[in-house]
Amino acid sequence: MITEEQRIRAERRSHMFKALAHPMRIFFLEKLREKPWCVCELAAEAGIPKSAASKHLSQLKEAGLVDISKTGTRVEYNLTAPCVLDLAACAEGTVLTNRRRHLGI
Amino acid sequence: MITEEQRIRAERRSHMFKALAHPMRIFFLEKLREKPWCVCELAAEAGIPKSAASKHLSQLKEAGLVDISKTGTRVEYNLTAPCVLDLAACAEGTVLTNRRRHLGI
DNA sequence: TTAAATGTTGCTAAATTCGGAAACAATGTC
DNA sequence: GACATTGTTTCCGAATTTAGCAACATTTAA
Repeated sequence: MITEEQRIRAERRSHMFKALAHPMRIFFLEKLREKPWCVCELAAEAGIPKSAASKHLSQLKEAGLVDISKTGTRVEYNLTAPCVLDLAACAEGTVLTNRRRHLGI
Repeated sequence: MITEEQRIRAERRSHMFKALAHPMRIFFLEKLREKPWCVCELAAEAGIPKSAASKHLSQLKEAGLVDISKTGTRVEYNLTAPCVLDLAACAEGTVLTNRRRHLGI
């Protein structure tokens, strides 16, 4: 049987992965690796309305992956957990290697 | 503007995170860290019908995170990318740290 | 052959997420 | 004050995901 602790733990971990489970949010995180960006800049870069960008960034913030600093009306988002992107790269590499192996080296 | 390469890359990565974005699938991966398990065992451990377990495991396999080996009617699932679980640990740590900081250190 | 055990797939309803437009709030500028 | 800029929130329809049950396929055992 699954214990309460295990349930909480899995819940907590999957929560962050939910935040990462969208191409646009991955794109934003990669941009934020370079430097901080504001909402309208990221929206322009991605070619989507700022409301959509704001919502995606809000999810990332809620998950603790990014942080903000306001100056005037401008809201700058910056990366707080670079390790996530590093490990994402590792995971992707493993998956790709595995897929190649599965197809016959 | 967003390049085609960036789009593909973000798509590929978010796909992997989608597979991780469910408590039950996280739970399964943690179990698979110990040893290989078959579908009905994991279903019993989690207290869900085997059809649901099969579908979750199928998603993990499709993402390249697990692998199978059949013997008779039994299908054993095993972990292919242990570093993914490190990613989960990092994610959890980030969430907790951020939450504490957000509440005022 | 019949039955049991194991997995997968189809189906439908419920829940969740997503996208875009508009309304709204807050700040800075003229 | 009037207006522009920047972000957030709300609303709603569309798309996706999920859960549970039944049906089905495959292999093993009696």
